[in-house]
Amino acid sequence: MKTELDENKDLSAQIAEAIRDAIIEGNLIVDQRLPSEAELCEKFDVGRSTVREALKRLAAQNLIRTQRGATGGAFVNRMSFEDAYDQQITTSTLLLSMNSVDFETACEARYALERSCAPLSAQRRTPDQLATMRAEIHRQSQPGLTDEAFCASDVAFHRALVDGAGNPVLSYQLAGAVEAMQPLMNMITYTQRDRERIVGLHTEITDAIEAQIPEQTDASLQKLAQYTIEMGRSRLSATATGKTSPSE
Amino acid sequence: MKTELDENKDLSAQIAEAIRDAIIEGNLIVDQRLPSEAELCEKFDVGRSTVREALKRLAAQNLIRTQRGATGGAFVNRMSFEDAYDQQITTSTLLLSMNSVDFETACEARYALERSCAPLSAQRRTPDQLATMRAEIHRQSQPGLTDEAFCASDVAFHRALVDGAGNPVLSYQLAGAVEAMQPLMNMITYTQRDRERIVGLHTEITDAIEAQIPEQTDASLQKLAQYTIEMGRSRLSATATGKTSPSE
DNA sequence: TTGTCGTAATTGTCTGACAATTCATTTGCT
DNA sequence: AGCAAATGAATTGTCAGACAATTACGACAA
Repeated sequence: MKTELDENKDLSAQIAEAIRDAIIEGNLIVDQRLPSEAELCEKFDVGRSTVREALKRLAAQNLIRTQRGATGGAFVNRMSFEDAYDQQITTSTLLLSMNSVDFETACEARYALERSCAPLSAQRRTPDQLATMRAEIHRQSQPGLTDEAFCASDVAFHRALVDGAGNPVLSYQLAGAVEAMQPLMNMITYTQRDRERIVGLHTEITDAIEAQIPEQTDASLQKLAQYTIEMGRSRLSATATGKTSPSE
Repeated sequence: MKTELDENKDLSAQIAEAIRDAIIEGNLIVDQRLPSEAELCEKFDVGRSTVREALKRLAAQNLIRTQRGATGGAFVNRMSFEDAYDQQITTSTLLLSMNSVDFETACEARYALERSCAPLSAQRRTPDQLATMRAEIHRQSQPGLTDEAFCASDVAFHRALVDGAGNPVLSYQLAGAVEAMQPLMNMITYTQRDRERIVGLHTEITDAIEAQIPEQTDASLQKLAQYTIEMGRSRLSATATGKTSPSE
């Protein structure tokens, strides 16, 4: 049963695609074992290197995992939320950094998405998530924090906010948007006044979520969005089109 | 300059990761040529197969492209929005189908996200996008349309709505959410009454967007969200936990 | 029963070879 | 000189064969 006699380009890519399609179509189900490399060689009538390169392509997308040994082989992988997070974040980060997406566009997207889960968060947040948010706010108030650490804490705060919606699909989608912004946010130098303002707004948001008032949550988040965009506009306007060396 | 002498597992994965990190860090910039396979062999002190498998992993993530010939080699790829779309859609689709995410959760996420760009769409939609929406509504009204074709048109409608926000980052993020829902939506059998109701709501949304009234757009979209969730609840409740064969 | 050994299956890696492709250079003809 | 064709070199794509590493399983002995 030789399958897939194709034409003129990159056999390993074609084989990978064939198997990927089979997984998407549901012809190969989770944890099912693929044929061994030797069998795939026969089936597609190619050498072993070619089959292996195809399998590595699939492994890179978390579609399969491999195991050595007698009962080993390649198995269809269950796409975990965690794997999907990582992929999303990598892709989003590269997308933003390689296409010189301006701060304002990215920021608008991020806050638009984030606002969509704020009301849900206000309804459903757990005490745990609330505690995380408070803890991050406290960290952000520490004097002597580097800008990078401040940004990292900011991301953690917003992830807790997003996770508060209790919808893993939402969390997954938002992960990319929130994390991918970090490199852009890192380009900003935060003044003491900036930090105070941001911490204040974070507190406002957290208070609203604790009180479970969706409207107030949304309003505070919107204020934060606006402040962030203004901050980006004033800090990044000088270096807008050129390379980014805000040294002098 | 032998780099990366590592320990006990999967050399090709480690090499791929090293190169990927270099790309993310910015040590390798877009369109820059990587060392040839032979050079990488020396640098990492491994065989050519190993290097090639590492490169295929990167190619599978659209991080590099390869070119044959004298001036060929592997080049850092610019992550295009289109590539990112595709990756997002594949990942999201598999994530939903493999983790038995229930219709309601997915639906909630999708409409929450979609509502976040509705106001922007109302402000910025182009005549083109408006026309696309009208055209899809018209298609959806055609009698004799299969459920699948109806769903496909639904997706096209919503993508036009999302694109109307004029923010490519938003469009990219939403692509996954909207497209990944399609298989779930396909499991529903749409009655004539369903279709009329949906077309009606689509028209309401489009009218609001044409009139550029954000509040009305949001309200109509929310009605559609609610109707969709109810529809899913009533149609899919019977087959909730078991396999999905709604044949009889 | 239990522990050890060997065998088979399978993936991971290396080496060497050749094919295909592409560019640069040289050669040859006008 | 100018242009076309042949040549060569560099590089990726593919194949074949070998060996190492890992794992499961059964056979055998204590």
